[in-house]
Amino acid sequence: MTETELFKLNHRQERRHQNRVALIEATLDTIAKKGFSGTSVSAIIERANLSRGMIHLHFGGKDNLIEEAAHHSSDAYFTGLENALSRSGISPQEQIAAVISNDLSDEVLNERSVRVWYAFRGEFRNREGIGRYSDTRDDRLRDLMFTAFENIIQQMDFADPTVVARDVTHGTLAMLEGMWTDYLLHPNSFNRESAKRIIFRFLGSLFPLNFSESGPKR
Amino acid sequence: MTETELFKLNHRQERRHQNRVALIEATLDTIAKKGFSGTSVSAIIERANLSRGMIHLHFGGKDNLIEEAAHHSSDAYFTGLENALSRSGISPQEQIAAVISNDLSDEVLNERSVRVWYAFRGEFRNREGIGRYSDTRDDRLRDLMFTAFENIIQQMDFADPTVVARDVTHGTLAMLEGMWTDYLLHPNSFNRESAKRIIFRFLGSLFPLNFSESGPKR
DNA sequence: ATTCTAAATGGACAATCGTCCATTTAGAAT
DNA sequence: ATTCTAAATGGACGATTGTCCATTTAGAAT
Repeated sequence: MTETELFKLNHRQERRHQNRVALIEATLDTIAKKGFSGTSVSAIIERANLSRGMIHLHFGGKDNLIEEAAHHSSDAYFTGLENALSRSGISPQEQIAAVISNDLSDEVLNERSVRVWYAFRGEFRNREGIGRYSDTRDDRLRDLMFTAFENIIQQMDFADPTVVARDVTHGTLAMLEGMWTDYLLHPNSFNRESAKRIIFRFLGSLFPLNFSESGPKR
Repeated sequence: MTETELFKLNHRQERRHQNRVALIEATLDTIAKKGFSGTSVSAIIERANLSRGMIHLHFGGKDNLIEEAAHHSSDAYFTGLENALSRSGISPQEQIAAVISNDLSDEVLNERSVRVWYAFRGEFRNREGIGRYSDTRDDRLRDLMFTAFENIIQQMDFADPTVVARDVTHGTLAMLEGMWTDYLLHPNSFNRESAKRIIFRFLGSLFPLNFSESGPKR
């Protein structure tokens, strides 16, 4: 077996991998459509158009499949976020704006993903495997935002810049979370532009040199 | 039958009512402890120490019981909120502060209620009965807050006071929502005082005459 | 004391759950 | 062409689900 052949999948391996992915996607579709309690093995394999035994064969059981699906969702979010950040400018306010725009983009914020996300959160305590992946606001994102706000605050004269940076990071992420909830509960009346304007209005009030209600400055 | 007897329950009716309430409480306990998918009829009646047939007898089925439990949860929230508002001062900033404090109080924000709330939200699309009760931020609350912010804003010179009032209402409620999510995901590291300070910091920046980072003024 | 009946019980029931494996299928290796 | 075998199939399995009702229980009415 040559070195290139190591990485080239034959027909069998290719289809195997496709089926694996199809099961994960079917699981997420089913969770979005029927909720966690409606996501049975039968419902998943029917949607994937595969046979009953596949779940046990590929994942060893339904619980593991669901954990993989949660992992998949989480990965998709962070991959998208990293792309958005790499496409954004490098000023702190541009980085922060990139996170906000990404979280409110229709790639991240759509009916399927929001329902899936909330379904996982409603169950994460009881399925150990889900917990690890149910928090978008993890340390990577927090640190990035904290550093950006710290840079902005250093140019100003706050009594306790570290506390302010921490508070504003926390508050901004909380607001984004709340916008997701709003979208979940009222997907039809929700307005992305309005949500963005609201967040920037708050930030513009705190940091008038860096943000206005229409976005980051400079 | 005299008029007073109409309202006095005899032993049988009293116990019947107690059992009804016990089933609702047991349902909420089970949802908080085991999640929606773990909330079976068997789990509920075991926790309530009642017999299997009770659910069908009192509610006509499991789905109706869960709907009643959602209703019960929602009612408890709004009753608490009305009490908090009646105990608060009458200035707009005090009313707003009362909503914030209530939402972050340990009566409203505790592990049981937050888990129950998120479990309902994760399923509300698929169980028609739940939808009606899964939104704390309903019109009553929105209107109250909007009016309070409108009063505050009238004293200042904003270009478009109505839009600002709507935005700030939306943003403040979103932030509260986000704080709930934060509590759900990190109940141990969550700090109520810090959460309150963060929200007041944002409001103080927008309305320095009415709020400071430590709360409402006047 | 006896009768009446609303309330509660707990098991029977079919349906569905998730797991597992004997069998079939079809691409890879010879 | 034939053999080999990894992958996929789909039904069997016991466990558990929610519903329902014949029976029992115990307070109310007489």
